[in-house]
Amino acid sequence: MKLLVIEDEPSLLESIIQYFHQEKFVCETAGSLHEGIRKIEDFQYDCIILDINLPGGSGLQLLKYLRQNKKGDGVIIISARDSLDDRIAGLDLGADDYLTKPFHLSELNARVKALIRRKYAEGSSTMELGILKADLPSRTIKAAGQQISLSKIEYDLLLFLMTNKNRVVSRRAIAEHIYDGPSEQVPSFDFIYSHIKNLKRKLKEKGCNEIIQTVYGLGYKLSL
Amino acid sequence: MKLLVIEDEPSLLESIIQYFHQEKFVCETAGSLHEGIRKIEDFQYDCIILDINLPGGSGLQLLKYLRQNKKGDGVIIISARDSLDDRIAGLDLGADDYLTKPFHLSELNARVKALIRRKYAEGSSTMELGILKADLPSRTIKAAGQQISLSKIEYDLLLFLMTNKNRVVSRRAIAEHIYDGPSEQVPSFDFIYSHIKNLKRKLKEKGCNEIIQTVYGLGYKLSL
DNA sequence: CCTCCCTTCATAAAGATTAGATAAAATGGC
DNA sequence: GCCATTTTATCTAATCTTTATGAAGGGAGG
Repeated sequence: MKLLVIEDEPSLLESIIQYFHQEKFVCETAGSLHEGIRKIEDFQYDCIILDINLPGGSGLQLLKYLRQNKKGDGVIIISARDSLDDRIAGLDLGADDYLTKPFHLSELNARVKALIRRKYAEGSSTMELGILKADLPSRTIKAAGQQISLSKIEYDLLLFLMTNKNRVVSRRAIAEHIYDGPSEQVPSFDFIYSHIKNLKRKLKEKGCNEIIQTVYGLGYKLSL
Repeated sequence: MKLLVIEDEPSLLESIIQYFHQEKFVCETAGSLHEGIRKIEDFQYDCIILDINLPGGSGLQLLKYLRQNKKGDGVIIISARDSLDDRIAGLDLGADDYLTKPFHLSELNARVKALIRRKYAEGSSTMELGILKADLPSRTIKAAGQQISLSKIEYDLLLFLMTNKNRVVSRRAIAEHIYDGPSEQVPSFDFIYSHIKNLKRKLKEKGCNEIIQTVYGLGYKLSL
């Protein structure tokens, strides 16, 4: 089990780490917002313990980042302010639990364990859609149990279609999603053709024909 | 349980051996510093009973060797001098316990038992993953029973991949883990290429091909 | 001094992405 | 049904990015 603790107060950080080391967790730390974001870019943690007050910005921004990038890491917020506002903001942004300082480490431990139990009980770090099963942490997708070898764009594309199953998505929407922003940077949407083609081919190889359908004049639709 | 007794006084050596034989230990002996070092190069002992005054140099040198080579053998120092200086020097150099001559063998026995209990209570000191087996205390890894000769970084790298099996780890994550801190200190991530290459080669030599996979654009993954 | 290990660098190779040309398919009007 | 137009597919090759490789320099430790 892998933990990321984002906390700027060294003594608290140290005691948390020490405690969870004893609990056989692999622990990583971050002392600032940006360090935290760098780490979650690289890794999928089983649980993130996040302080709200951080040098460089609010921990809520990190939550926002996680949600925007559809990362499935579990998050427990710790904060000295136990105002209702923060709690609501945090939970709205997808935090899984909330703890106000000061707290006993055993209490934190119980929450982490509970979170991990929940997380893997319902398999929220994967996305299953009929015959397709995406594993977000490892950015892999299986079709009927078989691993599909996908490039970066192909993976993004397929996952985007999956999150929009049974809905038609335009090439522009696809391009903007893949490029993670408005369309200024995208010179032409034609390249989508190629990626769709390759994706269709790879799915066909695994016996998944016809699950990506072309809707003339509008875009593509993944239907199951 | 395997014991190494390093002591130059034959009568004391003999009685210690005899005692621990009765206690069902496997005992080896060394009468000098260099003999002792030769033996710990070849073996991992559960406990080393080390006299400080030795022909060929101080037992403290052996402790130094152990620590420099990250050997995990437990060490109990015995010495006629019970000066505070020696005790401190010994414990500073990583000895686990200290006993001044003369002592009762039952007392030594109790300390050895306690040390071994501590040592193995700390949790699994090995990590097994399919064909790979890492021994954390001695920082060695075997593939299919064959020892792989690894440099420090190679060991860290492989162990890191093992703790993240079936997950993709980025080069940045690897670098930060190896350097044990944020990336400021790491001049460039390129050196990972070299280490991955060497690691792959060494694994291949032992017949473990393809267990480290590169994931284009994301990093590396150890899969079993 | 020698050896081993780490790191960097330059260059090669592999892989992924995009542009462009052309073919095929769909649509709508006749 | 047939044609013109629009939209999508397919293919090739150019471009760009990422990774592999080998050689060389630097440093620590024996």
